[in-house]
Amino acid sequence: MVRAPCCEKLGLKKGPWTPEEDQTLIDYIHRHGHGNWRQLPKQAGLLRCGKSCRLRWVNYLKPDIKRGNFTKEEEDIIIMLHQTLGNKWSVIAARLPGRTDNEIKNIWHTHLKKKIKQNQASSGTKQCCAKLESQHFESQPMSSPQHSSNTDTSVVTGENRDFPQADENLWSEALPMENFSLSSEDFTATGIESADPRLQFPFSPLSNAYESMDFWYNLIMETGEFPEIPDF
DNA sequence: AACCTCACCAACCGCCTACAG
DNA sequence: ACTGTAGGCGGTTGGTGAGGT
Repeated sequence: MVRAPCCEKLGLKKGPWTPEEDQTLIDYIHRHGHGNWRQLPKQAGLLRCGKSCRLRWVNYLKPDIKRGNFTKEEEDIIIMLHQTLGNKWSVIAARLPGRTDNEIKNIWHTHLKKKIKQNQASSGTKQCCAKLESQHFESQPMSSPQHSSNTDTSVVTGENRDFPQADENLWSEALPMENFSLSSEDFTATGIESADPRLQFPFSPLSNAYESMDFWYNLIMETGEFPEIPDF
């Protein structure tokens, strides 16, 4: 099969987007939706290829994009998911509303990979969880956070959550990757599986990131292990 | 002050998949 | 069933700024 060229190279602009281009794209999408991406730049009067427009919109201009630093919880989720899913950035991004696959990919390559390397030589998960429990969990029992929408920005910022406050280095110390996996027997032995329907299929496309964050947090607290994440 | 190195991240590229015709 | 197109994904690149020498 002969591939169609992604875009007509001649006459189309490349490189960083200007604020004017951004505004043009935003205005057009607000009025008409994006429709056909390849037609969009022509119709909107942009000298960009459709792919570039889509990328700019998806990764930067979409109103629900969350900017700013990743929270500890977000980083932990990325690390745990990556351990099982590998470089499935879009799947990982789907668990973190407001975060894009590109952003997650970047944070992985620039921060998390290093963090894991650094922590491979440090103490194991059980030690960490014991530390967490002894220092925080018993004195600050966690209540079930109320949530209803994955568009709530507190989902990813951690605002208004009842997580016990961990030490600055606690979670980063908790991440020697070889200690993450929980055998299926161990998982079953926790008894959690039958207690909550969410837990039987924690990463189904139907469960949102907020639920998943709660799920993982609770599971780690209950088992003292980072569990193996099942495929779906 | 000038230069160098490194980290960060937006954007591009090429490939794959889904789907319409 | 086959072909072509569009959308989406992951890998990679290159511009920029911060920090160090």
